[in-house]
Amino acid sequence: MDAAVQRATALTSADRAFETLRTQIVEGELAPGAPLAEVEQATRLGVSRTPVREAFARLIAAGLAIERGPRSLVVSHIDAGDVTALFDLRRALDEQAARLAAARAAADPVTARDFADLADRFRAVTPSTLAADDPQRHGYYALVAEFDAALDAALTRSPYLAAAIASTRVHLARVRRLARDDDARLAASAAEHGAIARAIADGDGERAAAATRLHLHEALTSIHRHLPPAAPSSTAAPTKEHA
Amino acid sequence: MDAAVQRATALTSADRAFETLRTQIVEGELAPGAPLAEVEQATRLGVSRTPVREAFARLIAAGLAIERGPRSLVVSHIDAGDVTALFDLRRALDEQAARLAAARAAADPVTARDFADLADRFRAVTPSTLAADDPQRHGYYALVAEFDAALDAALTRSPYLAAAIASTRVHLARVRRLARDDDARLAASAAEHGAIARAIADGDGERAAAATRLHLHEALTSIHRHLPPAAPSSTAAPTKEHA
DNA sequence: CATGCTCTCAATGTATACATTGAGTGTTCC
DNA sequence: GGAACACTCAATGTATACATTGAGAGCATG
Repeated sequence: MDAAVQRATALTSADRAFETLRTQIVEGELAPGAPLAEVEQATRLGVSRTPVREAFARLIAAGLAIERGPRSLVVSHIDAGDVTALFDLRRALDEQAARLAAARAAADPVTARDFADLADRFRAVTPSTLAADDPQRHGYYALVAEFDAALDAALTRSPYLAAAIASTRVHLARVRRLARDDDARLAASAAEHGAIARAIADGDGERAAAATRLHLHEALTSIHRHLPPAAPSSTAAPTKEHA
Repeated sequence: MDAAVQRATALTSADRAFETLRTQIVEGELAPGAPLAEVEQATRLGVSRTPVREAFARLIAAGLAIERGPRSLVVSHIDAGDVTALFDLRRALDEQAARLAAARAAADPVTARDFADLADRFRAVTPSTLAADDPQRHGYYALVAEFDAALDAALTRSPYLAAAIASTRVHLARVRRLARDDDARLAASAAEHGAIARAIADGDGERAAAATRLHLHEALTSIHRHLPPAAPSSTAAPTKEHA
C-alpha cells in the first residue's frame, strides 16, 4: 500500500542528479563540450559533491559524458559521424531483437496480439492524424515508445540484448533532437514500424529483421539529410565508453 | 609522446579498487551472490569508502554486480540461462563486427594483412601445439585476445559497437571460467576463428558473418554441454544494466 | 620581446564525520 | 505462548574536510 509512496521517496539525491543531468544533456540544455565540474553542478543542483560524483560516473557509463584529460569531464559530442557509428550498433541490436521478438510471438499469443495491435495503430498514422494539434508529435513518439516497450517485454529472456538496446535509446533521443523529422518522414517511419510490428506478430523473424534493416536505413538517410555533413573521417574518436 | 608515462601514474584508488574487484569476480574469488558491502571491501582493499563506492558503480554498469533490494549489492549470478542470453547479444554484435571489419579490410590493406596473418596462426593451432606445456592454454587465449584487438582496431569508426563488444568480453571471461573448454573444442574453435579471420581478410562480409554465426553456435553448444542445465525460464532477470 | 620557470589556486581524489533508514531482536502485553 | 511494538545497530546516503595534482598567470631572464 505504501509501496508507491516509498518508491517516490526512495529516489536518492544521486538518482535525481543523474536524471536532471541526463535530461538536460539530451534536451541540449547542457551543450556538447560543456564542462562538467563537480562543485559547479553540486551548487546548481543543490546537493553535495558526492551524489554528483555518482551521477557523473553514470553519465560516463551511459556515454553522455567523456573524460577529456585526467581531470576534465565534458558533455560528449554527437555529430553526423557519431550517428553513423550509433546506427552500426543499432542495426546489429534491432535486427536481432526483431528476430527474437518474432520467435517469441510465434510461441506466445499475447506477444503476437500486442504487436498485431501496434501494427494496426502504426498503419493508422497518416500525415493528417500527425498534424492534429500536436506540434511536437508527442502522440507519435508515444506510440514509438509503446513499440519499444513491447519489444522489451518480448525480450525478457534476453536481458543483455535488452540492456544494450536501452543504452542506445538515450543516444537516439539526442539525435532526434538534432534532426527533427518532418511530417513526411514521420509518416514513412510509421509505415516502416508497422511493417516490423506485423512481421513480428506473424512470427516471421527474417522478415522482421529485413523490415528493421530497411527502417534503419531510411531513418539514417533522413537524419543525414537534416544534419550538417561532418567530414567522414576527420572526426576520429567521437565517444569512448567504459573500459 | 609522454602519454604512456602519464597514464601509468594516473591510476586512482578507485581504478585499482574496480580492477581488483572485477578480477576477483571474474576469477570466481568473489562468488556469485556474494554480498558487496562498502565498509568490508574498503577495509579489505585498504582504501576508504569513497573509491569503493565508485568501483561499485562501475561494477553495476558492467553488469558484474546487481542491486538486490534498496541497500544490498551482490555479485551478479551467471548460469546457463544467462549464457544463452549473453549469446543472443553476442551474435548480434559479433556478426555486425565481422561485416564491418571485412568492409574495412576491403578498403585497407593493413587490416587485410593483419587478419590474413591471424588466419594463418589460427590454422597452425592443433591439438599437439595446444598441449605443449600450457595447461591453462594461455597461448591460445592470447591469440584470441590478439584477434579481439585486431577487431577493435578495425572498428575505430564504430566506437559504439566496439564499446558494446568490449562490455560483453568481461562476461565471456566469466563463462569461460565456468566451462573450461577441452582440447578438442579449442582446436575446433581455432579453426572457426581462422575461418572468420580469413573471410575478413578477403573482405567478404557475409562470409565473415556466417562464419561468426557458426562459431558462436558451436561455442554455445559446447558451453551448454559443460554446464549444469539450469531450468530455461525459472531464472527470470539475471542482470540489469544502467537505466 | 619571447621564453621558461615558479607560484598560486582551483579542481578533483580521498577520507571521514554525520544523517537516515531498514532489519533484526528483545520485551511486553494479550 | 504468540504476536506486535519499540529499540538497537549496522549499513548506506550525504556532506564536508583534507590531500594532491594540474593548469594558468605573472615574473624574471636571455
